[in-house]
Amino acid sequence: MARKKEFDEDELLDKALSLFWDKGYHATSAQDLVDRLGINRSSLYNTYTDKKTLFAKSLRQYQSKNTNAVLSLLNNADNAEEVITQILYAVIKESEEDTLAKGCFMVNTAVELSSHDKEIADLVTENNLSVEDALSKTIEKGQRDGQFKTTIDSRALARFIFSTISGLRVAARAGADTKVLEDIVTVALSALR
Amino acid sequence: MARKKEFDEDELLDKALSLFWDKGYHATSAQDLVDRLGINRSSLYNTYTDKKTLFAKSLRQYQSKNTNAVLSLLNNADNAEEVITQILYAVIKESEEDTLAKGCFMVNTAVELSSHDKEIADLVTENNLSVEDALSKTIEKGQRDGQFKTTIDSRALARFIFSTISGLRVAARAGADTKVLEDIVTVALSALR
DNA sequence: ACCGATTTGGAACGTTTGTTTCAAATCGGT
DNA sequence: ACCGATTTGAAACAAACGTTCCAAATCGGT
Repeated sequence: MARKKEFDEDELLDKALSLFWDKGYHATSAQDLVDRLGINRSSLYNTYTDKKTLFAKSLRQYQSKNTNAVLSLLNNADNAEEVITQILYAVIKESEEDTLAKGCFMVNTAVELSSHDKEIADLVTENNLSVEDALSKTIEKGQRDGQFKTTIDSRALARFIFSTISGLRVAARAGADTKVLEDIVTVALSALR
Repeated sequence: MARKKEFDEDELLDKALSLFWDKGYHATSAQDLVDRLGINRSSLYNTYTDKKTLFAKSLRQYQSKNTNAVLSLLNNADNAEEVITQILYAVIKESEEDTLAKGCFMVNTAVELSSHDKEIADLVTENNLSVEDALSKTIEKGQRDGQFKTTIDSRALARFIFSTISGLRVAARAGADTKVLEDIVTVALSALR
């Protein structure tokens, strides 16, 4: 019926994501995308409609990969305390290995666009709530198992942990040392017990 | 000797700050600045050199007003626990009153520019360290007064509180409800005791 | 081998970007 | 009242922006 696409749409979406993640929406130009994806302008617009749509798709790609990985960790956890500890230290490890200091794409996007773009803000909110819910359930389990304090309800603790992750990600993006991130995690974990 | 300026440089710097704070660096155009400040293009460039310089000046303005207010609160505190509680709740109150959801200019800037602009990154780092130092001293006092736990050193607790503020600011920028912010503060404060 | 559909490459679109230019206007000092 | 210095206004700049257009190339189905 028609000519075949010469590239893998999903693979290129990963490249777009990594560029937006690093530079943000406004600082990434159409030319940057053409250069990085290695395809022609018209192929780019033909496939992804426009810059804004491509950004939204990148955000969904991030959610379906990075966020969902965290959710599945939380939902399949035997040991609540262990998995939450593991997730916080994973943030540190990620930022150690990340020479570009990309932080968290959701956090970066929330800060850059949430207050001026409703569609993006809704995507961010949906993402945040799904993580908050999963954290809350895991923490509830930890409370039942006697690992976490019960003087504060699980929802509040979940929001706190989520906020801690945001704080870590901002610090990482700002170039904080590993020791700083470790201090934050140590205190945050102590708040759960 | 010369013609007098028809505007107050410092007053207009506040207007520029408020615009950059709301929209960020890249999303704010020279035209936006001309419109908001109400002066001519050439006056703008003649007074503030260029967009990047104006942004850096706005960042210093923010530091010398907002950050220094926090520092002086911390440095003149009789009651460590009270002042830290007060600062955290002030963040909540600010974001309630802030219909634009501007968050914290330093956090926004760290996320948008720190990883790609060394000069800006250095300003952010200097700002962060000054707050961290002041927090650390106040917390040390709180430890001496028996208000805060001594099982974790004051520097780590200070980094944690700073990170909590960042997390709050990101949540506020993303449009979180007051209840969410209050939960975060409640747990964070419990971590100090 | 040809048709219909789709992708590709490259040039071009009109706007907007940040910045500069320059003559006219306005001030303080003498 | 004039001079020298500075600010102002408006126009203009080249470059970059996101996006569109179209002919040429390439595919699958018959």
